[in-house]
Amino acid sequence: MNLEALQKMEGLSLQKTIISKIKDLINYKNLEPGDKLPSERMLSDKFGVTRSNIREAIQKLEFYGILNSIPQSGTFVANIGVIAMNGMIEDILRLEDPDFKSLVETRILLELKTVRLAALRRTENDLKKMKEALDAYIIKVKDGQDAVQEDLLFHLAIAKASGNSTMNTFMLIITPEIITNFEKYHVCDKGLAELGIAEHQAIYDAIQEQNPKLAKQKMKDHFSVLYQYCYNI
Amino acid sequence: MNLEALQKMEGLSLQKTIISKIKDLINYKNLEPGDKLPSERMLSDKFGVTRSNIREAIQKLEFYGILNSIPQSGTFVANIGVIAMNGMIEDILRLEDPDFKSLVETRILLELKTVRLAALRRTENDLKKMKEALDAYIIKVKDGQDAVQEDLLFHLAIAKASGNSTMNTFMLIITPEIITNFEKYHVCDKGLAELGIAEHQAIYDAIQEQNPKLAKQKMKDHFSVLYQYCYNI
DNA sequence: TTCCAGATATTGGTTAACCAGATATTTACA
DNA sequence: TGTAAATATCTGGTTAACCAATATCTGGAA
Repeated sequence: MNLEALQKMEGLSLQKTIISKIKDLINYKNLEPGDKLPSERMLSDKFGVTRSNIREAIQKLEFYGILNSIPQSGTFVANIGVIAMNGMIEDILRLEDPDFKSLVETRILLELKTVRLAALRRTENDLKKMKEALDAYIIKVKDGQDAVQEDLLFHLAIAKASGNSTMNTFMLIITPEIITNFEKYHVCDKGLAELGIAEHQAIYDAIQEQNPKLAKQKMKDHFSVLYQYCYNI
Repeated sequence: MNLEALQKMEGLSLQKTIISKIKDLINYKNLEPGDKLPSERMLSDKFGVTRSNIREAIQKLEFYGILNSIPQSGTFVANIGVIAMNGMIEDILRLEDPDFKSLVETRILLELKTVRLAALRRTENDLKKMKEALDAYIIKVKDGQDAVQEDLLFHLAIAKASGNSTMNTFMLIITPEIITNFEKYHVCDKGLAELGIAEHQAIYDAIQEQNPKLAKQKMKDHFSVLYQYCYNI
């Protein structure tokens, strides 16, 4: 049976098949952290796929910190151990595409934390940036225009002010999907937008006052109105 | 002045320079969501870089949901609007590499949530998987061996049981960095490992009993010991 | 003028040859 | 025999030519 047929049978993409084979190879050869993988050419030959395919699979595993490539030298098993590697690859292979509910759930979690951290850590410059984003939002809403983008940019400014680059990155990753879904179902109406101004202002004020507890509460109120009213989440 | 010199002066990588130029181009040409970008060949020509460079920059912007490429057709501005796009690209360009503190902070946030969700949503299969991970951890510890990897795999099993694919992905992203740092500073000693068994067991039990509040508390205890004792975070 | 088939040009994706640097091997000399 | 220099090989990365699908143009028929 050829590779293509095998993929179709198991419902796996080519990349996932290759990742799985790389995992098996590492186990079969008992490769330890720091050991070198066979060269890309050898792998592409062995698996009967193109070198590009191999490179893409390796790049994905690099993204998750499982391998790392060094130019003109080779690709190496990262310093995380075989057991963790096996478990993580299993997880990566089975990872589903995120649904909107999981995105919103994660967004709320992150925002309740970043707003608190922002209240604690915001610099004067952060404050200025947030104010700019807030003003842009207010102008758009008062003009009766859609302001989903300005809305999200205000929230991203908060994430940045949190001083936590990991959370900032994660917020950036989920934001476009949130925007797309918002615009797809064109969430809520103008009346709510007016309310949004007050809520955003309250969040901003709490951050300015460096009151983390109040900031978190105001953010909670904001989401409570937004999502429970619009979606019943 | 050539491009290379400009980069060195501003301390930007080639990719960031290209991303910035793409942003400027979209603004200059007033491209709206759904509009087509100039072809890769044209861009590489215009910017004086190779097509590969352009492709990598586009792929990064695709990852963040700002562009999307369609084979044999073109690369298009995603449906998120110009304002959001500009703000997001600014953020992406200024994004710093995550420090360990921000990783730990994010990890704790995610784990306190996933453990709660896992207690609410875990299936029998999830439970089985968590038990396996827990047993593997216990065996390693009782044998006096280092068990960082098994530790993290137990936590990843919880993340999976949470039923939230976004949080699951995020946990996978930060895990290797956590492991590496743990092993680098070889966190804590055997005495703590014995305690770890009891803590993990308590977390597992709470999830099995479907008691979200208790599960969260036990996870909090776990981190309290782990990080406050070892790092003073 | 409108419409549609066919030809042409353009697109992102793929491939194979090429590159510079790292590594392994051989050679030459002490 | 040991060591260092020279050479050959192998590495991931880069590049330019190629591919098939798509979009656009052209010209003639209705």
